[in-house]
Amino acid sequence: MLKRNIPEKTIQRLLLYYRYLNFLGQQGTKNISSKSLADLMEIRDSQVRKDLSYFGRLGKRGSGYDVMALRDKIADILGIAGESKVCIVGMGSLGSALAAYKGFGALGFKIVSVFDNSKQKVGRKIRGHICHDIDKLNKIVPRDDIDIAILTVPAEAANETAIKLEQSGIKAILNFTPVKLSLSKKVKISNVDLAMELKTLSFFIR
Amino acid sequence: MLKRNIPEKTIQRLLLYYRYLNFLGQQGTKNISSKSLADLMEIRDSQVRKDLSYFGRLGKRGSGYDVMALRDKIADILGIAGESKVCIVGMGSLGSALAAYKGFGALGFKIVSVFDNSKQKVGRKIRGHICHDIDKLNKIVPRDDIDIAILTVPAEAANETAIKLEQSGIKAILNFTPVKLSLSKKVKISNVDLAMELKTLSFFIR
DNA sequence: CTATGTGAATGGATTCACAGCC
DNA sequence: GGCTGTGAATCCATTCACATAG
Repeated sequence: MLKRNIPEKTIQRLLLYYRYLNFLGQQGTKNISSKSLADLMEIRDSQVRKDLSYFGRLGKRGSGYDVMALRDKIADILGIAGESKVCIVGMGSLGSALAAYKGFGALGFKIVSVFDNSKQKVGRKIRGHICHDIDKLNKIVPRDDIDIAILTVPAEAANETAIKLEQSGIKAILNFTPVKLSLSKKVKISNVDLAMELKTLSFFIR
Repeated sequence: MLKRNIPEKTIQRLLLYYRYLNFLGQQGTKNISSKSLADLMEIRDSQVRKDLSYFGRLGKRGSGYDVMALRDKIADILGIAGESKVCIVGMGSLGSALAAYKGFGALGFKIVSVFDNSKQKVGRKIRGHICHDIDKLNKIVPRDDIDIAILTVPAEAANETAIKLEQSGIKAILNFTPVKLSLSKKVKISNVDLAMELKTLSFFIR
């Protein structure tokens, strides 16, 4: 990691590079050029080289990049090795589905606890996790060393829950509610607004 | 709609404007300046004005924008009035959750059918929808006039299913699989990669 | 005097193009 | 010769700043 100010887009692509390299490595491919990798991903070769150049001189002129070495370097940059602990707050249908979703594990995320405020759910096991009361966030987030919360409560409860999350010491929130969370800059927020994604799509097909 | 080449980002913000205007209207606010609206959304006033200017002269100098009129204009631009029909392909935990998710209805989306290829699911009712075999896409998509598919099959099946979708005449796909779908440009694709969102977050909190 | 609408300036990311190394 | 690494050029989105309208 040589330089600062790495664009967020670059980080996102890095993860895609990782996936392709992993796949290529399993297939026995030893070397790959920026052109070949770019073609797989339908982007430009110069984009690949520029992205990688933020982190040093990772390739060999004339022959390209060593697949496994580059894969490991990216894993290192992204911290894929380390496991991050995640909780899910809001055990409606979406929250429950995400609690069962297997795609997270592969990238080193572990769902360590789930929360809701309904009396019916608190104390019961949902998708293999005991459901805790949202008012216990304060206690459990620090105790279990949880960094990231997935927020899937109803829109009306979004802001108050986000504030409880901030008070609990959470570092980041993946927000599935269609509400702009107003927290201090200390908490990194990323929004997944499903209805909005659909609407954007539907605009562009008319 | 006066000009072409409207940035995708603008369309996304337009939907946010719509939400805020709707809320303000319900509260009885009659007028709003670009500054006030921008402050609510934590963006710049010039951004609001630039976005709106793509679609004509929507405000009044000196007093700002008429909340309800602007809301309706945006609804018109985005086609919020019209209902779009959506299907969900892949009835695993995520697909089932989305089939039950209520957030879509508010923006004029209706889930009209769901698909899977497992013998256990086909023919049974899931979240109120009869589950069809994926091989019936060809028949049902045109029959029910479905524009958009939500793709929630396992990664291994993503590409073959996407091809079936394209053949069925679908116009857009909201892709939840971590796979780059390779279809012709005719099908508009938007990707929601949950593990990736989490990974990006986790990079920025270290 | 207030707040829009917009051309011009800025900022950020992508792409080009080529010098430099294998 | 082949391919990287990287400044320079380009493209696109955001922000500024001000003439203009109410």
